[in-house]
Amino acid sequence: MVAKPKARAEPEQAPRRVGPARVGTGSVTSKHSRAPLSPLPATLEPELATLVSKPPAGDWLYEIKYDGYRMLARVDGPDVRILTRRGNDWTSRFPTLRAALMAAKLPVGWYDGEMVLLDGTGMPTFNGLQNAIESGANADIVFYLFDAPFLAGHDLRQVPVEERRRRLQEVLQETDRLRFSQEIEGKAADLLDSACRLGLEGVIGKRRGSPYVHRRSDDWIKLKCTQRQEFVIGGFTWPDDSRANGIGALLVGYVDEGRILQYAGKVGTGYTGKVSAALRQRLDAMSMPKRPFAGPTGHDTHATWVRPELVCEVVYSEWPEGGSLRHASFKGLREPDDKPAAEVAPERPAKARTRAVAPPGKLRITHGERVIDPSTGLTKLDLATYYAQVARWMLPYLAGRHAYVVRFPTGIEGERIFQQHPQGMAGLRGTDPALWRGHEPAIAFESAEDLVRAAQLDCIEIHTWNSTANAIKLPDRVIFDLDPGDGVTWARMRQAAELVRVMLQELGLASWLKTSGGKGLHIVVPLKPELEYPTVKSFSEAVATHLGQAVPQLFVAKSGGRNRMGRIFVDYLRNGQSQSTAEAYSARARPGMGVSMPITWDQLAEVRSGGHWTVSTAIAYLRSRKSDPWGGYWRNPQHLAPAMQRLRALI
DNA sequence: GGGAGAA
DNA sequence: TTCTCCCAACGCATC
DNA sequence: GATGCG
Ligand SMILES: [Mn+2]
Ligand SMILES: [Mn+2]
Repeated sequence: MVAKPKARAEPEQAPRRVGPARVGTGSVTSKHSRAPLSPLPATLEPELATLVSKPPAGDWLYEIKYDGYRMLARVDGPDVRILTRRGNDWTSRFPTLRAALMAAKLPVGWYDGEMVLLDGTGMPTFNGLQNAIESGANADIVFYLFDAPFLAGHDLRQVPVEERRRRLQEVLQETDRLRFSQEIEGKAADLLDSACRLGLEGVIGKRRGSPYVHRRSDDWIKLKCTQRQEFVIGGFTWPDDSRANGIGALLVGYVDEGRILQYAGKVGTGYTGKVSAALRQRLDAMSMPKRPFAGPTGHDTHATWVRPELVCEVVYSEWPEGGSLRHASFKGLREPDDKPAAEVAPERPAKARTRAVAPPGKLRITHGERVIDPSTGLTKLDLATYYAQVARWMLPYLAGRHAYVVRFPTGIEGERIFQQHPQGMAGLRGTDPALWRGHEPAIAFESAEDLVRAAQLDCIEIHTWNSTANAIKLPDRVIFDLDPGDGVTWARMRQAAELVRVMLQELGLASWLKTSGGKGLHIVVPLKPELEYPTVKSFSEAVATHLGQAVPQLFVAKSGGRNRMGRIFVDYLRNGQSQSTAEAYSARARPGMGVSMPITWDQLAEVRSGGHWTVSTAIAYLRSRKSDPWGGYWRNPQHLAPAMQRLRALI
């Protein structure tokens, strides 16, 4: 035990929260309250605190909010490991701390705490810790322990937090490097006040009686003194004077709900010459030509852009809605492997957000964290999750249909592989080889799993034929792919789509509309599979040609050339044998990752581009819809022959 | 990224 | 089980 | 033959 006999009024009388199945035991919870024996898990996700703006009611215990890195120590006899909150092993970075943990002879367990660097005044500093980690000189690092979800062979996760802390304090021999994060007593409001006056970052509150859970929980809260948050660095400006090295200001942002990098403001102070130079060196190596932020920063002309991978900590006085950060000051870098840039979302005092990201089944996605669209930070896992979730809408359009996939093994900026056959790739389902002898099996999608497996193979786009396996030579649809040439406004695209619709109506054909996910629109006419490809294609060519002749200022029927400048190519070539078009709900490999979204004709007025919906936004939109935008599509396969008659008459 | 083949 | 090596992934229209 | 496009 520590020398001081702390007069810690144990909260024995604290009202326990009523647990569902704990009613009938009758016995007073003793020191050795029920805690199952348990082997020590290999990994542990820490409980995270929710940011709140004022102390809530209820029975809380408060601790100082230390300004450092959340760390976990896994102690299993001589096997001592130090892990970040994401489970990265940082043991080798903290040899002195490892030694301290070894020397402490702690029981087998998982220990949860915050690692900080104390400056001369005993105040923890984040910048200092950053420097210490990078230089390996971490003599002054202190590990404040505050919890022990596993201890001495027991699983304490269901044990109330105050009891876990009591047991932790019991086994912990405090040293200079290893300390117990004391409870601070007093009224919450006063505690926060005095913490702020002392220059601390804030206080942490924990609800008495609460268990240890592996997620952000509202049983743990943080109250902050200053506005302080992590941002992604997306660029920087040069210093005013002629200092060759260093940084004028950092341009920082955050990832919004749509996973788009939004600009937040510039950070002009807080780094000294040395830090600034080192930062500059690091950023230079990450430079890229394109602005990573979705919108303009106001400093675009003097900015050097960088890949949005570095995360920094910033304090600021104010962040007005729709405006940029005021008095922003740099506090240090976050290590990128500890918190990927894609996860840096604005954290505002609020109720804990519910994380409802359905993982794509139990199929394995390797390198799920890999960014496939640098403009948004969208990852491979995002893509796989998108396809897992969109499957219920997409699969009907894929059923029985030959598909092509477009793969991007290194993301949308890298090599593009247009793949027409499974070619022995186990992740791609092939059509029955017996079905069509002499032909290589085609790619088919029959389930959500097929879609997710394809995503694992970096298949971003899924294109399909106009016919299905049961009548592979007879198209069951005809498509008019409207491709805007350079300089075509969206208003003219709308106009063009309406004109095509009207022309088809005059031919007696009902049509359905979708965004392409890229720049254009797709107009689809479902057909009875009764005519062969060349017939259907020549019909579509005649329609395109007619449009080009009737409204030459808007339409062209020939691809290529610069005759497309300012006009819309009516791409009828999609209607040939073995040709393909991006299928409904397919993602597209373009910056922003649009998806091809079926819409009603009425919606056309509201849609702003072919990429109006994206991998990030489509699922929420689809869930919010009550009716199928393509209601009636499957119930209206149409005869083409009468339309061909009418078209001949028209010409 | 993953198959085949080797260790 | 884990490692290394090696290797594939279109057809059509247009210029 | 190269290039652009799904
Ligand atoms: Mn198109
Ligand atoms: Mn096209």
